[in-house]
Amino acid sequence: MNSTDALSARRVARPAPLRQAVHEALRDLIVNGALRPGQHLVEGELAAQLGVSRQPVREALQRLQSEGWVDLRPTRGAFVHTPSPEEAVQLLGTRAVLETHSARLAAGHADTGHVERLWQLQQEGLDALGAGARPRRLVTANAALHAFITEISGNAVLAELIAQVDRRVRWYYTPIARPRGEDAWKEHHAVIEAIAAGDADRAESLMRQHTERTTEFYRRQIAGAP
Amino acid sequence: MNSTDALSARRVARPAPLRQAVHEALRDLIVNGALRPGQHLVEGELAAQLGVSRQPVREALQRLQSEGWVDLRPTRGAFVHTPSPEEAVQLLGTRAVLETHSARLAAGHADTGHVERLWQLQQEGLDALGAGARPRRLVTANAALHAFITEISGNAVLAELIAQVDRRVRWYYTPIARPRGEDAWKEHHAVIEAIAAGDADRAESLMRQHTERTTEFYRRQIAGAP
DNA sequence: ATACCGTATTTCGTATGCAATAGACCAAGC
DNA sequence: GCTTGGTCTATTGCATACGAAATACGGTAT
Repeated sequence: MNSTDALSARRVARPAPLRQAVHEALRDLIVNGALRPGQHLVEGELAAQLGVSRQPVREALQRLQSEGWVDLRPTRGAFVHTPSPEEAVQLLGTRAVLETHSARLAAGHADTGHVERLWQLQQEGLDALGAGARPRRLVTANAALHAFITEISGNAVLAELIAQVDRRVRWYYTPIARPRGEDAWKEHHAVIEAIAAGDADRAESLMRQHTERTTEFYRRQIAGAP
Repeated sequence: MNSTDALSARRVARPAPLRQAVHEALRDLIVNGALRPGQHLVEGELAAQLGVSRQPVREALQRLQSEGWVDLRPTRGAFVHTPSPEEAVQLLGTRAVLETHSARLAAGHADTGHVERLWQLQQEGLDALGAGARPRRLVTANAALHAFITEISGNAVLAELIAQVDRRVRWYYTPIARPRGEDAWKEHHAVIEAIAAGDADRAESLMRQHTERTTEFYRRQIAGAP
């Protein structure tokens, strides 16, 4: 994929719309906590701080709303969304269902290249785990593995939905939660084996167990932390 | 272009959020087929025909993109999304999974008022069926029942996701498909009973059967008619 | 305190201008 | 024929400026 990647990357080097840059910038600011939940986002200020005009800011806010990052109150403006524990639990449950389904599909579509990459991601997770837990990194490795399973499933609709839900839920629990650690990666191992074997039923069932444990884990963190 | 008439007919006078009115107007025009898949939506034309300026149109298009109605190509503009049969199948499958989950949750939350309303919706569907109904009406009744089950589930995240997926999938298959008829309503009956009894496992299982049959039904229609 | 009133702030929509670019059209060259 | 190259046009993307309407704020009178 090397040379091809570089080439296609260059060919696809379209002028990235400014509104998209603004969208990502604002999303990152929200995720990082620079913009706090409930905070009023004033178009003019954001525009000035980002060095752009108000128009791309407004379009970015529009998109941020449909992704659940901000609430747009008519005639009042944009406010950083304040996630409730309830909502977090709902997001977790929904994501679990979607990922369970993606595991089933993945088992039906995985080729040897996919499986190889899966083991590689699994190994990276274990390495991160071994190298003295940095929570952030583990969460990232976990997300990468799950995202790849979803990609294998070959269902773009499902992938997009999971991505949406995942962005939001991750934002919620990163500040309060620690990753589950070794148990989670053992469960991954089993899921990957099932996918590699093309055993859809088993892959689904194992993924269900895994995601339900994860959900339960974070549900407790949420109940104990806010 | 004869779409001028249809568009100007949608002119909206409400002072509240104009961009939202535009968003809904455009979405309806896409659903109704006045704006056809692949068609290039020129901001200036839309603005003129709706009697608004370009800005609310742009914001509406932004949102329509994130809902999958249009594709926004940088520096090229908006094009009505062309759904592939593949995508329709993916939407169907995803919706099935989400609704199966919502049935389980509904069984855990339903009170007597909910159940009463469920039977009422069921009856309306049967009436529509008996009255030599128009397919359209059956599809609507069906959608109403499913939406209410989702509402009972008490999971706003799930509800929003299902609504998103449902709008898109319904748009795709309405032109080609006929509703399933009596069988489907018998299956509804069973699901409602399980929800009324608070039997989550049974409700989930029955809903899974139901949605999988529906998915399979439409999958065949799509395979035979695209 | 409470009700009322005026002002400041901000959104929302309008109008306009302009640079950049993708695509269409057309012409010449292999 | 079919590529290649150049010009033209339509459209987007962004900036800027402006006005109207809604809301919040703060002060004053009751």
